Amino acid sequence: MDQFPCERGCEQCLKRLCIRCIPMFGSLTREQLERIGLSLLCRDCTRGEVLLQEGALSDYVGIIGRGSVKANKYTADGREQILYVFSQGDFFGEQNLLFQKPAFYNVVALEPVELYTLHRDDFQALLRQYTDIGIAVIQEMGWRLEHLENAVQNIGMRSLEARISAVLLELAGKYGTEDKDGLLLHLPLSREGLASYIGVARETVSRKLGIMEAHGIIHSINNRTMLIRNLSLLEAGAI
Amino acid sequence: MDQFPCERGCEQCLKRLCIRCIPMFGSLTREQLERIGLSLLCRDCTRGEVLLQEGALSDYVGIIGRGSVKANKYTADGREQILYVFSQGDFFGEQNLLFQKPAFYNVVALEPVELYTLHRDDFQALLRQYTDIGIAVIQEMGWRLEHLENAVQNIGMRSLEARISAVLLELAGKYGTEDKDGLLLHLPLSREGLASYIGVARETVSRKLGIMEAHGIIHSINNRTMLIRNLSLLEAGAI
DNA sequence: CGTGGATTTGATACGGGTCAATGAGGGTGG
DNA sequence: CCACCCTCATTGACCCGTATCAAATCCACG
Repeated sequence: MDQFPCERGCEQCLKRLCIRCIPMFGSLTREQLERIGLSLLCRDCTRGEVLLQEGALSDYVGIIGRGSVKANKYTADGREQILYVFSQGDFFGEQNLLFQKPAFYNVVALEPVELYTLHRDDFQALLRQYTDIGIAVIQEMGWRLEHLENAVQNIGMRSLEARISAVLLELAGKYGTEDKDGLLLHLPLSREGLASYIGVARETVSRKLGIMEAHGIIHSINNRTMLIRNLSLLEAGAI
Repeated sequence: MDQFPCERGCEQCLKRLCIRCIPMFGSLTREQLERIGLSLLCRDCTRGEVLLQEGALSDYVGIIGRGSVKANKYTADGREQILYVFSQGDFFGEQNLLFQKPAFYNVVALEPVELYTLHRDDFQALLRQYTDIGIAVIQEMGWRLEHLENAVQNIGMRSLEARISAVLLELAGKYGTEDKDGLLLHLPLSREGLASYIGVARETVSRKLGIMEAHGIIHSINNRTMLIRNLSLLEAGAI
């Protein structure tokens, strides 16, 4: 479920194997998957490419096959708030599709992305035909709600340190790999991105990460890579 | 859609008329509504009653027939964060029901509440039988996501004044009534509740509302009632 | 009219934002 | 292979806004 089984988005993979790895289609039969495969289009996107623009009416649901994207909004004074970081298997645009609403946020590729698109009519047909897809969509939206409910609680109440820890743990869950000294984490976001995700200033993120490093909780390898030395301390919200 | 047509939750109303007024069932036929009516139970709840406890596994979806409730969580140090204020037609508990997950937040009645409950098996059967219900659930969850996406952006980025204005406008939309001098708003929350919703200290809410009153934007009638004198100033985020 | 809880007001401290300067990488061209 | 530059990150100084603590006042209700 974590990894598409094949290396490249080959025709074969797209139509036969990988679709099952998309949580949204996880419960369908091979035959149903094959039908969906016919409707899915694959597109390669470059880093920084805007996949969906806030306010736009798109006519497809986007499903991330490979890579990661951010969903963000801008305030009137031009500051960015990152709402989600989506990666393999996540989808976006289901709302404006079902209900013809303009998109509520931008979606921007953080790295080269393989994007599968499912057009409106096909999506609606699937949704009506297979109730399991609807339930999977509800489940995914439930996760998203949970994520945001946490974010609201964290931003509103918890200390900055705890919020940074929470974001690191979230990213560690998605992008971390085991290492002999701890958990190696290749961040999809720069410091500025982290700051926009957490809702604080860049400088503050630097300061706090510095403190965490001084406490031996993390070790910064470079701007995009860190080693989480002491996961339990991070979870405990120490510092 | 805003108001149930009859005054009390009479048998007749419950089974025939009012169900259509619940957005979730808005698109169903009379016959389908009648079937749902058989599954719905009605319960009267008192102010302060806990309808759902964080961490609990409930076996029903709750739909608010009359009154309002808050959905909240508590931080480790005991401070409350209100995530939603639900009222007529809103529902809760669909997640833990579909996926057997423990509830993510508490739901507490803010006033006497008429609660309709729909038990697990019935809900699942409905969901599988009528795809429209699934779509309505997706739509409702979409609104909730939008609400939280806004909240995250507001809490993280916008000024305190703007956040207070946003909350007042939201509540005005739900609970406001036209009046000759402006919009009369009976708040479901105390100052403390507002503070927990916005994510700031009580005192700060008082101070800012005081400033708004000095600017003639609002007029406080008593702790739970205010008159919004100048809606456009509030929307503009003046002060 | 008194009592207790909620709200408002005031004084102070501190966290994090902002501005500015410095430092570290990574890519490019000589 | 090194020097340079440009971007990104870090560090420091200072200031503002909000939390916090404390006190006064208001309000609902008996």
